[in-house]
Amino acid sequence: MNSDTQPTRSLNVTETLREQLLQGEFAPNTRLQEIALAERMGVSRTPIREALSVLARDGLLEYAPNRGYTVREFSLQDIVSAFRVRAVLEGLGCRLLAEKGVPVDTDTQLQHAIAWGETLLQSSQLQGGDFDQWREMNKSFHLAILLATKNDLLIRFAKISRNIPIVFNGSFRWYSTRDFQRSQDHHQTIYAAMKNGQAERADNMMQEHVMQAAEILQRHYGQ
Amino acid sequence: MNSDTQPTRSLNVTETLREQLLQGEFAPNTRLQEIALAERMGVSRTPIREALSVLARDGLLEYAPNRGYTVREFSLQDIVSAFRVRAVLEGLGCRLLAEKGVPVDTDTQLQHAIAWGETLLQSSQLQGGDFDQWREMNKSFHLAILLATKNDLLIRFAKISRNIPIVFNGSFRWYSTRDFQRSQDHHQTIYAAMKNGQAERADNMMQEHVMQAAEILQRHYGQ
DNA sequence: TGTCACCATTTTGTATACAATTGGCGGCCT
DNA sequence: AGGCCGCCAATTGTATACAAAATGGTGACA
Repeated sequence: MNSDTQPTRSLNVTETLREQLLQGEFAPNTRLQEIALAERMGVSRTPIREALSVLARDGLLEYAPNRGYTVREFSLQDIVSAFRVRAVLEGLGCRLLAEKGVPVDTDTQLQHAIAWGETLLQSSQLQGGDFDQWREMNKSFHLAILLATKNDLLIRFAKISRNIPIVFNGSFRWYSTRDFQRSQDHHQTIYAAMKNGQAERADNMMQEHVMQAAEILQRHYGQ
Repeated sequence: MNSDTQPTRSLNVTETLREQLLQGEFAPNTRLQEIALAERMGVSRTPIREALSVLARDGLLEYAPNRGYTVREFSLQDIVSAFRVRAVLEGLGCRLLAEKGVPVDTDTQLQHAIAWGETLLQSSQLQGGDFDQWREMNKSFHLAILLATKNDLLIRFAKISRNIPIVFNGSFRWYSTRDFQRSQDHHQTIYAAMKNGQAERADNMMQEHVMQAAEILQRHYGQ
């Protein structure tokens, strides 16, 4: 697996475990016991404990003193709630950028993401069920906006609010061609609004954009 | 001090340290070394490490692998940014409550907080420089709203966004009588808007309320 | 049959020993 | 003098031993 991309074992274990949790490799409410994990990952309990502590603070695990950690269960309600929070956070990001102006390097990144999206819509990849590029394009668009705000707390919270199992990979599985097109339109509108200093519009559009993703997920959740 | 209110040493150390950081007892950029802290608090390095890890994830410390933790420095910009995030989060809380209706027990708590605020405005405590009760009243008002949303992520983020040194105690020190009155008015307006299902109004008002606190702090920041 | 107390086992919490990394000092070479 | 290198002390990272708490099961007793 992706061993040793981080300087310490604690950090490596944390990222590996996070990845596995986000991919849904542990059933909800499963107890994660330190010794079992330690053996499984070939390290001692110490880095495992640190990882569990971090992941609990990120909301992926639940912790009870003296009783250990369990995999948190996310109800549909939980997921929609998280989207709502993410919507206002990313909306704020757009508002801030519209107010203070879009830095040039951010501008470049956003234009690039938009052009990329356009290309993907034209290609047959999305029909073929290959969403990796779209996912990456989407991530770079949203992240570029957040990072440009220079608002630490905002960046931190927005990242955490994305790290939810099921949701994590984007629910692009469920997207119709129409949905992809609308999403691309949103990106363009948001970009234009920010460039024109239309803070309110950029904010609202981003919120709408995020909540539409939530709706698609909600529609298809029960299979 | 407040020893042993928590079931484990790790948790106790975390809360004690957090308290000290929020009270500004450590100068920004100070290195927090594990051994020194361990001796100071009469425990081993293990619980200290866990506490440091948690506090870093809460944004109070900075961490560099193999180099340890330092006290994070908050610029005025950082603080105002945090207020802005908190504003949209608590605004969202009000919106959600206005949409779904205020539960009865929350209603009671809010009414109580408002009545309490009224009493405090009448009393001479605030003139006397005793802000403890006001602080408590204010906290119970804001927390009641958040908890009633049942939105985990929202609650978590809102709490973290409050935990910033200097800001933490509320900057009531700087408040004039007029400021307290305005704050109380805001609470009443927000409450009324939520009760009437005026989501937009409740949201806006709460955002205004939070940002006015930010402005007062900003005015008095450089002493 | 159900309840409770007790003990053994398992699991988490804490201390500590050992390993790895960092940063600084001093000597050495150019 | 300046810069490079290697050693040493200090500090963090990791493993492990030990302590304390929770869990589960057994049997006495009502």
